[in-house]
Amino acid sequence: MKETPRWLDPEQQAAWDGFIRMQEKLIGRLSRRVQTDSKMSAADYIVLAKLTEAGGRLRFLELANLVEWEKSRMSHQVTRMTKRGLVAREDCPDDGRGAFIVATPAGYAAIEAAAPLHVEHVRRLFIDALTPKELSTLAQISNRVLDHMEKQPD
Amino acid sequence: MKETPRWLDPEQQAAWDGFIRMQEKLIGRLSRRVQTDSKMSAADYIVLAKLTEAGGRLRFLELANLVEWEKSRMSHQVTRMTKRGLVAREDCPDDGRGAFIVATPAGYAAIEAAAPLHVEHVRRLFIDALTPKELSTLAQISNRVLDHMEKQPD
DNA sequence: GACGAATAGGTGAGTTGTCAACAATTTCGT
DNA sequence: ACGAAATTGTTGACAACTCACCTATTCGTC
Repeated sequence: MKETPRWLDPEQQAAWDGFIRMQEKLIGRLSRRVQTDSKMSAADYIVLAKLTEAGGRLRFLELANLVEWEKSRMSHQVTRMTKRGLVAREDCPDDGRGAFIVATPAGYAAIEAAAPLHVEHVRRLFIDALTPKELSTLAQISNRVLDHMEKQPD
Repeated sequence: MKETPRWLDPEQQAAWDGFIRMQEKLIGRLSRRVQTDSKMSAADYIVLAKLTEAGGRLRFLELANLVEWEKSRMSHQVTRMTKRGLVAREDCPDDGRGAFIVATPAGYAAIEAAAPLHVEHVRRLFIDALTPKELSTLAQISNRVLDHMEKQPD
């Protein structure tokens, strides 16, 4: 015999639906902007951003973790970016299985060129819509959800 | 001569990074769950959910708007879902260009089967991490950002 | 009522993402 | 020190998404 499902109450439903819509629209618009004004994909952008923020050199899985991607996605992405000359793979002396991903000079040049405009769009579409208080609440919410998920099974 | 870019301040940066990470991780996990426990894709799920919530019959672009997708994405999606027997296209008597998308009985059966488990995961991974107050703030934030984006150019 | 612009939607080619299986280490228990 | 299990990363086949362009209709206006 089946349980009757515990649906979300109206406030929960509204929060969830709103979040999903907002996220879909915002990410979609920003991705298209990055693509059209920098000629690189949003994926290229975030990978390069995290990589260069971290000093231009990271272990493969550390990089994957920073952007919350699965390793297979990252592996394909790195392959593509390597072909485009944005990053390179190097192998890790300490661990024979490991790999470092390093940003090439062209990679640095590419985010440095793309970043100002991208930040402008983030500000225009997102930051400007919110008060500082709302922003800090959102930061808190995000971290809570992230922490919570780490403790949960898949 | 170029402006020096207006970077985000540390709080804005933290809010933005946190949001992106949270969203990536949460959506990723939920998508995989839907896929593995219902044998349909997350895209199938949300399209069917919105469509059946709306009475099982919507104009093509209305549906696309509800989920904040571009028409091309939705068109391909509908084609795939049609092949899977989840929805059907019907043409619109009032407007010769138009199309209605309707959920088939198999479509209804599919979300009805998938929904309880999905809701459980949404609750477990997301809702449970937050207080009611945080949830309502998030709803407010999402709507603010959505409204704000409507007024902005691409 | 005809003609240009806007709207609704579809399509194909190329890019990106997913899943499952795999190889090559490294780690750990005994 | 030896084998089992875990970790690190890759690959191939396939599914989904994007971009640019295309068709058919409707709308507006003269």
